[in-house]
Amino acid sequence: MITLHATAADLDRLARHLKVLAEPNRLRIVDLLMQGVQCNCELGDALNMAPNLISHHLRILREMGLVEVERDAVDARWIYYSINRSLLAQLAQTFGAFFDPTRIQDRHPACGPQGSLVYADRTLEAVC
Amino acid sequence: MITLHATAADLDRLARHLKVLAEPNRLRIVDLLMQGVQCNCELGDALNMAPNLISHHLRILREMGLVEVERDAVDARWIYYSINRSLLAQLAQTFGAFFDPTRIQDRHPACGPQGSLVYADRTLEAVC
DNA sequence: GTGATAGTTCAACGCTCGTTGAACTATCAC
DNA sequence: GTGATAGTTCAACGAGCGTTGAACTATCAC
Repeated sequence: MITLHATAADLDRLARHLKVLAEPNRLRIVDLLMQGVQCNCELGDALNMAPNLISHHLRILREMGLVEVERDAVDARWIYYSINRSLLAQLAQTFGAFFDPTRIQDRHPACGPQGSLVYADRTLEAVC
Repeated sequence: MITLHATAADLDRLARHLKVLAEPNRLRIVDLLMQGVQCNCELGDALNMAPNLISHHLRILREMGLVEVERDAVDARWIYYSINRSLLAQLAQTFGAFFDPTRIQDRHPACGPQGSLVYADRTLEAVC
């Protein structure tokens, strides 16, 4: 997953996942599903949102892989949604690794007077 | 911070932070700052972005509290940016707690045939 | 087959926000 | 004071996307 030096593809993937989760109503849906499996109408009632809007958001979460679907065995009209535990764990790990404070390096600026002082042997390399 | 049952204010705060970080160029800026203190032009060169756009994104990161500013002691035109380590740690903890897989509960749906079966004593409570 | 129910899809609107270009501010060297 | 430099702010444009309302699909009971 994310190493000390994240690749561009890793960053883009993380940004895409963060964007999905950054929408307040989707985050609320995820929070509710963390509390247990629920159907569209239950989510809608809890969040005061219309069924089609719930469907819309759930679709985005499903496309991301974070939410899974199961139809009722007795009556297929009922659809239950749940969190994909393994992807959630992966996401938590990715985020934790990327935003790990111990990853902050001591490197000083290569530009400006302070930059020139600290990296005297890199002055020629400093473009700005 | 985030407890097992996140409050609405907690969710909104988390969503706001996620939204800041979800923008790909801002995430790239954060990644670069994780590798060490840098100035506007260094970030701009690395990401092929104009100074004003870098300023714009840095402002948003500063307003969130994640990025800190220091002017060069010799020449105040030079401004160095760095990551606020304590806020980063807080963010990582918040995210990790919210998206902790062990937080997923076993609750079954209160709606539909499966819901009625599992929670026979809650049937009257099921609205949908 | 008809009507009800649970949920999905479609399309349009309006809001948000990233980007671009211009202008501005502060600092420095001469 | 002038010109250069590092960075910031402002305003406008257009892309993206959440929401709304309507229509649709699938399933069920009778």
